Amino acid sequence: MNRSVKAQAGAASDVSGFDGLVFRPRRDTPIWQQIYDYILSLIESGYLRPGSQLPGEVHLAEKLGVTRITLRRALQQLQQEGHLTARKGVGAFVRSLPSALVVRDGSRFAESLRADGKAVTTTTTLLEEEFADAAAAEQLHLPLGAPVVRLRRVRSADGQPIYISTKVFPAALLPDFATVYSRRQSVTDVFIAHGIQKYRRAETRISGGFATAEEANLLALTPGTPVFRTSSINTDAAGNRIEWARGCWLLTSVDFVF
Amino acid sequence: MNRSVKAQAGAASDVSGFDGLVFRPRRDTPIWQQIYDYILSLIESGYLRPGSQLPGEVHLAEKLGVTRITLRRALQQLQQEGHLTARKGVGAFVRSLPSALVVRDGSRFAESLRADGKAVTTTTTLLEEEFADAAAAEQLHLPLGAPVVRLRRVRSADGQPIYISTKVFPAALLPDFATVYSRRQSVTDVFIAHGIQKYRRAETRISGGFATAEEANLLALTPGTPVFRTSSINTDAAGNRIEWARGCWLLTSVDFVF
DNA sequence: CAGTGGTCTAGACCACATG
DNA sequence: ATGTGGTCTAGACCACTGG
Repeated sequence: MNRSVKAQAGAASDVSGFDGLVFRPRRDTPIWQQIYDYILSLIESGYLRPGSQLPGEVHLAEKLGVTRITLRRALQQLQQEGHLTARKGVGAFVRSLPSALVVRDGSRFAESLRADGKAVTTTTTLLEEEFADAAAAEQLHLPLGAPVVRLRRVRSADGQPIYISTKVFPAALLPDFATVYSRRQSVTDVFIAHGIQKYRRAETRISGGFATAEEANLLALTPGTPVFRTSSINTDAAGNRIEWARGCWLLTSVDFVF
Repeated sequence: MNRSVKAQAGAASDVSGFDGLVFRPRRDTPIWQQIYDYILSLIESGYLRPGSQLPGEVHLAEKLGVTRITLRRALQQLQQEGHLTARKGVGAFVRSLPSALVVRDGSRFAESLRADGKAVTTTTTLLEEEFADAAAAEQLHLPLGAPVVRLRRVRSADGQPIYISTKVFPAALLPDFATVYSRRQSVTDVFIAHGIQKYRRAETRISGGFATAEEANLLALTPGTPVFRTSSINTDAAGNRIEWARGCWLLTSVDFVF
């Protein structure tokens, strides 16, 4: 059965959607695009809730009256835009996007989130003392091999991971980092404990890229999804560089305002 | 012939690449990813020059010893990252990426480009007088329907389109816009002609999205390619809003620094 | 007209996660 | 053992572009 015959058949008799909803293919646009629009509308209308699982590709393709490959073309687009996450051997899940989350400049990204009325949670995935590699040494104006503290966290809003941050600090200026941080879970408190009341953003850099396997895993995304990458430097009042922070954000869920 | 047999055959006898180069598929990674790496290496090594055309998909797939679909999976990834552009009925072409183009804050994006030693060219695609729609009125603090000037340009560096800008100006403050601009092709000169020597960036907003068909066409991209979107406001010394600029940038070719 | 990329079909095997 | 998503094959028709 070739394509035109198939399309005619689809137009003649309705094909049921997920739960009795109707998907009626037209001829003027690619079928995969119509499926994309269809599923997206189910997500945005709230019919498919965040976190809920989609039917298996085989079943879904059959219900929609298309090949699995055609369905996958649509699902792939939805994954790239962050609306869906798929895990091999498990299934595909709806991933809600915080619509137009606004992140204002300055040092405090997290405050911007809270201001939106989101429930912000923080998970610390790594806290270790190391020696500065070339990149860290350059960014923090330290000699190569100087002792540094490396901190990695995942920030979530309303249960959905929003961004990963990897921060590096000069251990010489913050000798009690691990102790204070493990008690308070707050970098600001660590600064205060070392007598740093105010700090200043020296530089912010925003670039684009594609999620690595590790980043995708932490952000509940598909590898290759486009992301923002941020890199910023904070200094104390005297101008000493006290923090180098890198971030990885879902492209479609953030607005940076300066 | 199933997949494992195919992979063994590939490992046993080399498959020639474009011009006698060798593509030797391994078993541990997906074939399409190996093809992706292979073509990318040909681009980055300069073997495939910017602007040059790739062999047809049918030929190329045959040379590489894979199906057209498998080859297309690799080409699709290269398109999404901006390394390739394809035009239906014409062919696929290499699109060089200006590596790590740095755009500094402030009002003047173009100066940042020139500082990199790029040959910057500007093409004006639209210059018209209109009445402010809701968005323009809000951004420029004008009443709905106030007269505005709309300007659309494409900036290219070394012959490759880098970004599109759409600017809106209050016509009341800049009555001779069209006259001066058509003579000088410079917005700064228009400001100076109206007595505005200095202007200031009031706000910059950076977000992410996916290229529309029109944007993709102007930037020599495939529709759906991820892009940066910028929106910024400039004011004169007195704080009057004199320019609302929106930009669309290739995600993988820009670094924004603030 | 011939050649291009875009779309689609109907199968199949695989690695992986879960019960 | 079963079901999931990820990969791959071997065909085909289409719309578009250019000579």
